[in-house]
Amino acid sequence: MSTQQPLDSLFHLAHTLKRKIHDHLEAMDLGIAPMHVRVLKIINAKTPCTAIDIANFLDRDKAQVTRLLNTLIAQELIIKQPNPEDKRSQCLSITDAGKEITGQLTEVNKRIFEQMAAGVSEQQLESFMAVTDKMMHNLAAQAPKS
Amino acid sequence: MSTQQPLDSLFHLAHTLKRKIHDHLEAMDLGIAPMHVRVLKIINAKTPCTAIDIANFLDRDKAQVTRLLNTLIAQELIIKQPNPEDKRSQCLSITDAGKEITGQLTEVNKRIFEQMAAGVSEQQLESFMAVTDKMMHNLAAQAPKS
DNA sequence: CCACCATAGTTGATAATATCAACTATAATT
DNA sequence: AATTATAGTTGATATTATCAACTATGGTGG
Repeated sequence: MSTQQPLDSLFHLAHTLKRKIHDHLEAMDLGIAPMHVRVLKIINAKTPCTAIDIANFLDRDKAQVTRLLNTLIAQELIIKQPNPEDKRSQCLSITDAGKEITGQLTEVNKRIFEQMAAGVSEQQLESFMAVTDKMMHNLAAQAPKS
Repeated sequence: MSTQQPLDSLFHLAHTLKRKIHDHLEAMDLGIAPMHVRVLKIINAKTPCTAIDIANFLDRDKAQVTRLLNTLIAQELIIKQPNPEDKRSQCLSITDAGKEITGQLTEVNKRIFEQMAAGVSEQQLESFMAVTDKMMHNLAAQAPKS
């Protein structure tokens, strides 16, 4: 049982990371979960930003995005404004409180990453991230269109 | 938005993998989900195996394990027998049907892995897996005990 | 033996993540 | 104008996950 299947190792790592982030969020007593953090960071980085942008970026159903956004709006971390160029669409932007929180959370992520990457050489780390991205690309490539 | 945060890349990859496995399971019309596959593979590999073994191995709450096992038992992919050495405990073993399915699923995982790893050199892959394991170890290390 | 604590597993409640189908409203195309 | 596509919402539901409380059994110290 020492060396697992490679897929299992990835799942295990992702699960541990998610739980770690979740624990930090609990401790910070924000009313949000790990996925909200990812959404916040996207909105913080991209202007303008719509719900569809987030759904595409995260590769999630837009129904889930709607609900994640609702929580963030309720917490007043983001605001939703009509898009003047398209009445179907809503522009998302981050509030000052949201910026503050996002800054803290970016720090948290950074610390977790540093703990995770301790003792991994710069070169190994670069290779690791390049391989991760290549794998994503490989899996996305062959996705059926229908 | 081209280069994401490293944590995000990992989450993205794990999510895509999980969905891919889920789609295969749907197509095979088994009544099980990705986590059931992981449990099946553990039981298939380890004898004897108890619920606690699985909970420890997957680092999951034992309540979740109980429910995953219930599904697998209902599908007759595994059986649960009293442990003669400990009346609290139950020994899990895989049925012939379970072995058959597990074989197929191992093949599926292998194909997904091959697609994912296409064009990644042997050396890069080895480094990737070593780094994944090291990261897991790093994160596990500092877990608070209380 | 008995009181005490630990362990294996179950159950209920609930949170977090995720998707699908159906729907409204608006935009774009033919 | 009719059709089709897109943005977003809502309801239903599956999956993954955890916590607390519980039963039953096992081990340990007095």
